[in-house]
Amino acid sequence: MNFASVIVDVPAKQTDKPFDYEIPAAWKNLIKPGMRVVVPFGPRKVQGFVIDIKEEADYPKTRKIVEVLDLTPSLTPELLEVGHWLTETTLCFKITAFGAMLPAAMKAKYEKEILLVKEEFRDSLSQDVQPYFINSNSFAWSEAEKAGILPNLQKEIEKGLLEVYYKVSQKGNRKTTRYIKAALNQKQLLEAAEEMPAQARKQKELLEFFSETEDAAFTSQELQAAAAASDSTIRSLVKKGFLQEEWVESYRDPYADRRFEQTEPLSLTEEQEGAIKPILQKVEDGQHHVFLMYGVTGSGKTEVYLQSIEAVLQKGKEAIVLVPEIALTPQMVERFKGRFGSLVAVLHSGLSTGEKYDEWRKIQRKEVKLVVGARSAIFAPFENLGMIIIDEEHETSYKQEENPRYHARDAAIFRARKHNCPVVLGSATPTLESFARAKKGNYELLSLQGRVNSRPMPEVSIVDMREELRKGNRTMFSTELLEQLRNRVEKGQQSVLFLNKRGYSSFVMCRDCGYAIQCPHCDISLTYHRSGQQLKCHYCGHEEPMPSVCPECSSEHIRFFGTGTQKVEEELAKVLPEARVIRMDVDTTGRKGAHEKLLSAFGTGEADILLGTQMIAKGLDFPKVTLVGVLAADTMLHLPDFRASEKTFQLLTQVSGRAGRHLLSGEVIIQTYTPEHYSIQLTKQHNYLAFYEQEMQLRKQYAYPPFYYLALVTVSHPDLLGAVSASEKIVSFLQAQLQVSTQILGPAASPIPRINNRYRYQCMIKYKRENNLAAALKAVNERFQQEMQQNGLGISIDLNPYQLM
DNA sequence: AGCACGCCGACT
DNA sequence: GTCGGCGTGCTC
Repeated sequence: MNFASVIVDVPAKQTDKPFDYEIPAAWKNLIKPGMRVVVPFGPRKVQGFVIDIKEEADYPKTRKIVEVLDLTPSLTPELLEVGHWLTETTLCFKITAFGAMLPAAMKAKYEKEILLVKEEFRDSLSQDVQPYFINSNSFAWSEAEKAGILPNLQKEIEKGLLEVYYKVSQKGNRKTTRYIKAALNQKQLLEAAEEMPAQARKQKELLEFFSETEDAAFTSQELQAAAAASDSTIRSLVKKGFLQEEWVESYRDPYADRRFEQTEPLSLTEEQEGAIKPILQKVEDGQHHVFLMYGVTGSGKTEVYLQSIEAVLQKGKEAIVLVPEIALTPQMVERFKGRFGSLVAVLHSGLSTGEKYDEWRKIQRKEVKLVVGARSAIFAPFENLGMIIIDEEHETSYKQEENPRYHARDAAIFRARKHNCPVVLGSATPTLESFARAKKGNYELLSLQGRVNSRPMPEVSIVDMREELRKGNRTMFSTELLEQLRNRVEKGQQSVLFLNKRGYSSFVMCRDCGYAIQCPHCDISLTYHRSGQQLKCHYCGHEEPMPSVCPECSSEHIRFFGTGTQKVEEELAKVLPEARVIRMDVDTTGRKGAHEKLLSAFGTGEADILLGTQMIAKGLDFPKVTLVGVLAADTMLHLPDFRASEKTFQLLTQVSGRAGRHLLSGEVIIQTYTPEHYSIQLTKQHNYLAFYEQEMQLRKQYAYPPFYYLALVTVSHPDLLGAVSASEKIVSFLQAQLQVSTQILGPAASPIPRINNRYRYQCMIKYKRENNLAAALKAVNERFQQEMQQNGLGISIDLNPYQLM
């Protein structure tokens, strides 16, 4: 086993293959697949992943591995497999897939340095560069560039006095703590203490201290406190060999200063029992299976998760729980930490790079048994997985919108298959894809339709904003909402106001009849383009002029839509000056911890109204909230996205669930210009099943998922013409490669037609069964390879896209 | 991605 | 004659 196949950290088509390296004799039995190494690559050094160890190299002129970065492989054999699967299913580079499975801190940082070849060359350096090497024998390339002395250095390099060195370092550092312990036994220590010269009073005392303790290790701070020992005393005793130092890895614990109240398993309702039984059975049997737990808000899904995990841990196995952007729900972390204490690692975007790395290390070192985290936590390096849970399965944040464009649900199922363990998908509003699979029997449906505390679902009323306008109310608050808000303030109860900011973009709607202009071929809203006063469809490229009157009712009040939280806050202050308002949006939650602060302020009753966007829709649970208002339910409904109705229904249901979760019953007011729309009407009725049926019909009619699969090819180019012609060529190429039954739409301008001065066109592929697809798309990449290198053509491929932009 | 090699125009 | 433009191709 003399050679290693390495995937190098150079994300490019030409380097997306293993390179063989010789393993230096000293590391022969040390290097294993999954380890990160540093290898020479051309003139520089790069990081790479060992994917294979072999007796012979496939290449005659191998070079040697220069550094080993891991003692234990950072990618387990199974995760290496997951990596290969990722490249195949998302068409990304191998290195991109591997990189995505590790915390950012482990990504290499590359630095160029200029090194003095030999100490004695220092005096031979020319006058202009010598000053830079007076105190050191290296000098950062970037500094040299700034100082403008590169040409001078070049000359010295040619003379052989200096050399260019490529340094590979890590972003995050392991945090270690120094512990001091005795190097001898207690008797020997006592003897040593007696032989200490009289002037070494402190050393003598410290030795005596150690001779009285058994086999304990202390940090220097502890010694300072316990024995008044200074660091210099410790050091000289270490030097004399009486004491020894020990470096132990320590963790930055983001939750160190927080106490989690220990909780006990609650007794389950009959429904919960019914749901947990089949899960426990699969855990017991060690069998792969996918469950879809469809449970209304407040039905106690989390308790089912907790008790299932309990069973997994009892079998000595590990579990992964995915939650959407967990930073937003400290309440969720609390529930897991409360039940499983220090067995839990938490991975989410609110942690620093170092903190994330530490949590990851805890998993790798098997110090935790459970990880709760956002999307990428699906790659937690557990080796004995017993269950994977995906909470709020419908959340779109489970799909990564950059390479590798994977969906955590797919990765979960792939891993669970390998580990023979169950996957539990939970949601009050499952995606149509998952629910359809459950109906077909691919997944097992578990249903929780009652709320744990038997509270009725909140009363939802829909306010027709067209009516308000007719009555002369031009503010963004309907009479009813305003009245109810005032009522809550008076009663000392709290309200949540939800503004859907997404879709601020520009769909066009009639303020009188609520008619939104749609594409005749795609059943999605057209987008308004100021340039040329045109309406465009981003799917098929259809175009039409912006009408001056509503095509439906001939009203002149037709215009495009959008508003922001700040404006709402101002208006609220005008109409309801007595209310104390907390506003939560990107502006007010920018700083780390600001989020939690605002939420806890609201929780302790420092405000009457919580006003916010998306981020307040999830997982909040405040007993005193009895009113939820949705200011404009339509904004999302008319996004150019075939999932718009689904997302609207999910969001409205989600938001409604924030009201009346405890003793006080709740009420929801939804303001809309399209009250008759089924996704709004069915929210009022709390009827997911009806929504599912209706939406499925439309999906079938327009050939969208789950009836068809989608693939999105986005072409970008510095010139408009280049983008157009390349995308046209791609479309015709694909038409030749793929089956007749596969639909290829476009090319059409991307919803964001120009980013960074690059024009973007896209085409969408709809297919049912297409074995050729991956091969055809790979072929596209290959065929346009030269153009991609030469004229700055870019091709991005998203299989099963979520965001169609 | 970097970087070197290599082949054509404007300069000491 | 050379410096330097960036097209081309390679990196185990």
